[in-house]
Amino acid sequence: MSVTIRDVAKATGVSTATVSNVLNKTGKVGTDTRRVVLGAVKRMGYIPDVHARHLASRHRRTLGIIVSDIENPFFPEVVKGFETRARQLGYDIILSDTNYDPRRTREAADRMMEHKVRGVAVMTSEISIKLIHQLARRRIAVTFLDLAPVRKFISNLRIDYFSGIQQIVQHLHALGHRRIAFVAGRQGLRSNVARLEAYEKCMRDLGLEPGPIIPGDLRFEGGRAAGVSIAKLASRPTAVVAVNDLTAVGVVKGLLNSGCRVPHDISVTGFDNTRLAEYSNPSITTVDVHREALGRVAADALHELSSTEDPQGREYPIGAELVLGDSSGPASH
Amino acid sequence: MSVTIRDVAKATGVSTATVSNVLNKTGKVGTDTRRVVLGAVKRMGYIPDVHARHLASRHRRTLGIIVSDIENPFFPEVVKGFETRARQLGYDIILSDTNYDPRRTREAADRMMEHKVRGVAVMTSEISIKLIHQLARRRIAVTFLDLAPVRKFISNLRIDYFSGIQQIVQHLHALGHRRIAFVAGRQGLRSNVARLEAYEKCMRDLGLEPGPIIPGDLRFEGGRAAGVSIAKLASRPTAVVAVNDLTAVGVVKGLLNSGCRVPHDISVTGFDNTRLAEYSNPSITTVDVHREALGRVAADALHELSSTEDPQGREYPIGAELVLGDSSGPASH
DNA sequence: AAAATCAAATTAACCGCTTAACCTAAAAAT
DNA sequence: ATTTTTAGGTTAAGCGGTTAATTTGATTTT
Repeated sequence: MSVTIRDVAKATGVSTATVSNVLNKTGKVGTDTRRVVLGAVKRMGYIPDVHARHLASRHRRTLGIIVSDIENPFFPEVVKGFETRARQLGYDIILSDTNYDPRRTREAADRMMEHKVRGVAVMTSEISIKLIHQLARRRIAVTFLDLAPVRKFISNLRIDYFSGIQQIVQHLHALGHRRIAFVAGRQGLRSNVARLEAYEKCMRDLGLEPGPIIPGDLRFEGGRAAGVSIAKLASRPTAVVAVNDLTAVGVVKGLLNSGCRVPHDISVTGFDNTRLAEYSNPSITTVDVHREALGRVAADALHELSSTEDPQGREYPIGAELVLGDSSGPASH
Repeated sequence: MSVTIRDVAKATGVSTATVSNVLNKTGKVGTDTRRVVLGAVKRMGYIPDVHARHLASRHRRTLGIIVSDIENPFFPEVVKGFETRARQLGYDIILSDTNYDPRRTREAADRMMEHKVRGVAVMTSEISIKLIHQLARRRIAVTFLDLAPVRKFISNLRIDYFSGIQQIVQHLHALGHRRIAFVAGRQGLRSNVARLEAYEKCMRDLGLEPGPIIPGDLRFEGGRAAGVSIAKLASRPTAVVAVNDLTAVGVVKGLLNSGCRVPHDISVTGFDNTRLAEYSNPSITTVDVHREALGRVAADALHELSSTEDPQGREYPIGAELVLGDSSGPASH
């Protein structure tokens, strides 16, 4: 149907090997022959078939990335960082979205194996350790987020949640806050639990009693409900640490609807530094976890892991830093 | 290296053709043989190679989608709708992000051709008509957004910008607004121009004079600046129609910072119904363009276009409807 | 002048899978 | 009893590239 390497070879009177060598710049072809071939390629509109190329050359030139939910504003930036770096390194990319569904996570992993990827960045926590090991056993490099210890073909991207929460709590403490509530996320999610534990530890380190801890759902609505209930508390906290930005925005809405001004009456902080934090009114004090770097480092890690003699995984720390917004201010009383 | 169909065939004592037939459920294999093969497949952890499969069967089972910027909250939902539907139809998906860059758009199109996709949904306007025709000439089905007339292999997804803006303007008019400003986006972008023109026409239809028209940049900052300048206007409008949600949120911020209350003093509307509109404070009155449907319809259109005898393109209307928020209210004077 | 080296190309064997064409034995039709 | 059909396989030829091994002719070395 479409034009193949054989067509180009025939049209220029050379062998397919020569055309292939021209296209792959192996430097084994004379200047004039190269020119002729390149001319024919352009003229005939020849575009090599990725599948044939993959099949013939035993090089794996694809990197995969699995995310929970591309609609979650956390992920697009990660994907972008990953994609940009991966392309620089010469990789093709395939993306899978699991929609937080373990079944789809299995399918995503299958897809990665079907595509014979060289490595895959697992950016979701709904994946089982078994699945990761299954990938690694097939000599597919894997990076994940704080799920298990590193081993052969498995590296870990460690986001410094503790430091992020610490900066938040210390910031609020410095502003005079002593009663600081926490609006939680989901129980099972490691990244959420880490934030909660960090909050508790940081509070104690400052000689403060943690709590109250209000359940949330990682969504706007959960945050809003939490905000409403906080406004009603007898001994009202002067600050609220929310598990993420979306929750924080919800908390703000709930508080405002209940007649509490932010930050005048109550300060609110988020986590993740999504655009939402910036655009919201007031803008949210939050923690930036360098999402783009997260994606970039993942690509680098996979490249490293899959290019070395000894594919032993390692840890890659991902920084987090405080971003001041208008939602935090001096304690009111 | 990894286990191939030949390994499975050898292990079960049948031919590769039989294994292939089992896996592809052609129904040409006896029950017990199938069971034995399936057993071996599972036990040996055999996963077929997508590339080999593509190459051998002349079926194209991949659909592509090209977006401007996955970080732009408009696209993730479109991608999700597309992906979900495409998977239902049995397609594999590849995604390309152009970052609004024509060069990367060319590369994205190349990638689609290299992957021998069956169809591609072009969700960006930075693509040249030539490129689209190039794809169509290779018998790749294409959908795009209002870029050119339909033809063979080319369908058009027509978003009803006019109706959306009309609903906005009529809504404001019903609230008593007469001086309604417009904050524009980028000149070149068809989708932006369509909104501006719709605004002008709708105003005239109601016997109102359009304007002032303030330049924006499709971003938060441009909206904020516009908001500030609107607050200073001598004959201040009582309502502002922004070209998109992000701009609207910026306008709100600019107005608030200048001492104008929203919606008490000035109403503000957005466009696109991004999450931002909902989460912002006050929430933004906006227009929902059924993004998820956009993606879904694109997948359907490509499937249709590439499965029929006569691959003549057609138009697919995509609806848009008003979503009320807290940023619009009765005219103040 | 003969041997060795080198550049520039060709040949042909795959890569892992699908599928058209062919085979065989048992069941059904005549 | 013979022919036809059918179920359940096998064989082998690709799909569109890559690449190791080989050839060829010119250039350099000795």
